[in-house]
Amino acid sequence: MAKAYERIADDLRQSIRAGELAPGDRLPSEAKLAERYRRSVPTVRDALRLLQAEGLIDKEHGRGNFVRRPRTLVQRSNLRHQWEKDRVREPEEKRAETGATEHDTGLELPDLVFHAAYREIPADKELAEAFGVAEGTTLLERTYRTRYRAESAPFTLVTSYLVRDMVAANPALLDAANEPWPGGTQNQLFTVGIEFGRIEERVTARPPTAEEAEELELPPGTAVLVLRKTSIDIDDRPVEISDVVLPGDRTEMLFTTPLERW
Amino acid sequence: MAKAYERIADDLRQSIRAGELAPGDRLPSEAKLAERYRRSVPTVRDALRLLQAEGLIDKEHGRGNFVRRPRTLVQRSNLRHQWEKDRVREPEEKRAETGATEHDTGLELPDLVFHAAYREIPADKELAEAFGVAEGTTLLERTYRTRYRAESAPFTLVTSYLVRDMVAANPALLDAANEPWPGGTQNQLFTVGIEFGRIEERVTARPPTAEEAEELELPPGTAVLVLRKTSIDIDDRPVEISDVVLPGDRTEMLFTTPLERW
DNA sequence: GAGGAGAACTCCTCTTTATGAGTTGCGTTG
DNA sequence: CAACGCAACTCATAAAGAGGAGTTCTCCTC
Repeated sequence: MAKAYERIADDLRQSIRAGELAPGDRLPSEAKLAERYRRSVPTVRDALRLLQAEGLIDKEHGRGNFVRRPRTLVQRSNLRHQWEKDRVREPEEKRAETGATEHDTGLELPDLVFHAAYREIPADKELAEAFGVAEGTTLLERTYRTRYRAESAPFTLVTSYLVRDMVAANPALLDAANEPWPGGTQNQLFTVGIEFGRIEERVTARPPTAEEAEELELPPGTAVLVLRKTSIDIDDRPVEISDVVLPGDRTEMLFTTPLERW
Repeated sequence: MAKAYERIADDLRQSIRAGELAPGDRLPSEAKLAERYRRSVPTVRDALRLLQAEGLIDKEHGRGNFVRRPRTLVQRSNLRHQWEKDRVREPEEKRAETGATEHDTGLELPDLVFHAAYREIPADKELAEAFGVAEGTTLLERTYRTRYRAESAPFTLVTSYLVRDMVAANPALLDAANEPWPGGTQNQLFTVGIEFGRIEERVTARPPTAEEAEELELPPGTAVLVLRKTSIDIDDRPVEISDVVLPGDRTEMLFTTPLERW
């Protein structure tokens, strides 16, 4: 005795997977579906809500329900960490030439940064532990959104943390007006004598919060990738921690792990 | 003029985030909430469904609605690729000694494998491209689920592909009865002279399909991490492709990228 | 004291009905 | 022929209510 709305959902899902309903197609109206399955309209709506939560359909008020088209992926590769490190020591003119978007490497980098905010905060327990400092140590917190030139919607939400005392040697970094940092964070940390040794990235996934869904303009039925990136210098000290939220339906993260030869 | 069910959801969400409702707490019954907010029960249910989709609450039939407790994460690290490669050439007794779970490295590996299936299939366009072979080339497809000893629910769904002709030199690998492969895939490929050169992992996130939700015993309001792992040998040939589905609320993937010293 | 019946409480599915609001297209009007 | 306006279609929100089913607790019986 499967539930009515589940049976309807199953049936429609199968039609979509089998390609009878192609991406972009409009489904029959809710009233028509109710008639076809001999159920009430609210029951049909329950089924459609299920499909929406799975990311299979888009509901458009006044127009209909449509099979969702897959969105194109933007790739984010860990090879770029090395590329960014190499770039730090290139002459400034050359950096300006390649700009924030690099073509040679095939790596796309975000080229628009919005709404940078800048604060000093005391480290909470979790961040203190991650940095290996005492709770309450003053941190710099920067938050911003990035967007790709070709994209209409924002692409990442970033919150970045630094230990204030570690960067204080370069007063420009304490100036909120200096956002975003020219040449990138790694470049600016280089000015205070910090060389990056490795990057650790921790990835999980979950449904977006209501705020994230709004800021990233996520349709219902999408997930977010949550990335905590810890940059560690050659003395094994964590120097920057970034929490990044990425739209799961538009992001592909590529991690390449080289293995030692025998 | 915010909608009624959204206002109710916002209010409850805030109570949860502020800690007035702690993880594990039971929310007031739907009837009570309806009374408190002066709305009908179905409207309250709409609000609760929203919170459930965000993963904030669990609905338990006959018992009530509860603030969800965060689940503990299992870490999956790319350091393990190197460790597995090193292990390939260790004497067999030593491998058996450490078993599938490794303690020294701090890396947890799944130690129970369920329901392995084994097929030969022709490569579709996408897989042919990924392997760099002609469409229709015969592939070996293996699918299985893994589970951790301490965990009640399955932990991964894996589909793994190999080009048949590349492994045919070891007839044991063509035998479906030989599942799972002793010592792991990398170990078995070593027997046909394949040495891994690097691992590429592509990660995206999305809501689970209905089947995945069931197989992984995922509560509503969770996402899955989708991982495509491509193992490439020292001659730059892709030798194994694995599609892995992981529960987003229980998985943390750790990728460490070492940077070259100056 | 143990066991079982049942009440009381919970959420679940489905129906019917009403009103609202966004979109599209057509037909009238100027 | 263009522009406007309205009708018809779409989905959205909300209500009230009936019947169902899972859980818990109490109280009665033995």
